[in-house]
Amino acid sequence: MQPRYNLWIEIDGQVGLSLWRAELLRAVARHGSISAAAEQMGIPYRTAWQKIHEMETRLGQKLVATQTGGAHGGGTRLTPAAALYLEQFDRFAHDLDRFIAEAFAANFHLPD
Amino acid sequence: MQPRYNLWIEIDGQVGLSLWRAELLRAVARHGSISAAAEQMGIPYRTAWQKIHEMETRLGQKLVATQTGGAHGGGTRLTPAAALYLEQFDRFAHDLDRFIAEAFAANFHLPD
DNA sequence: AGTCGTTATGATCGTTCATCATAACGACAA
DNA sequence: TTGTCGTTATGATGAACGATCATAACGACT
Repeated sequence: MQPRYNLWIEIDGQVGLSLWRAELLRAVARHGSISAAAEQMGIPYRTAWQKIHEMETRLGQKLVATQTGGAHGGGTRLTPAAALYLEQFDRFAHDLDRFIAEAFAANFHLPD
Repeated sequence: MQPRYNLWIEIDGQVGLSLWRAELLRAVARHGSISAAAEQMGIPYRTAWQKIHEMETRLGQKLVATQTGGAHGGGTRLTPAAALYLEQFDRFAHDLDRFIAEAFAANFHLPD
């Protein structure tokens, strides 16, 4: 029995960024590739790529810079815009997480 | 472009109460019937009944007192436990809503 | 007895999300 | 120059879940 929540940014009724998607972007930044990030997130590459592509079109801004082929097959880095975007969202999410725990303890008691 | 969120109570990994479900319960209390509540929520009766039934089994507590047949076909009222439960959740949700608006304005600015 | 609006539940259908499969790319090594 | 390898990119398919349709049971009131 615990409080859970999700937080996302909506653009024209569509998800532009969410807690899960933020974690996906962090994984891409950490590993330098979408495929490695997908593996860590426990999802197929296809799904990861699709989510990122969705976000780009909805935000109207490039979030990743990709390179196909090459020595190690290529790779993917976050754009500066994406990094900034992500940093702000993370700070927001962190503040929210603390608030949720406090507010739940303060005024929620099970009748039973 | 706006922040959105959902809030729910989880029990063994399953949803026991959420913003949407809370609104459903309020509609039941207001109209005195599940069918009327379902219509207001824009969903089939079947769905409303199922969600309520789910919550009851997951919480291990009766949330509604129903009566079938009779003058106007019957009806459904909330149990005192459900009313208390709902009241607390609503207060929680209200506090959260205010916080979200503040925190978003405070530390989220679009790069662009 | 018959009607009516409700609760209760079985059965089916559609849509979306996850997964499988294939093509293109390019640095490096042989 | 040709082959290999791991990556990006995208088409095609499958499966799970939620929404919807359809039917039965109930009981006060006329």
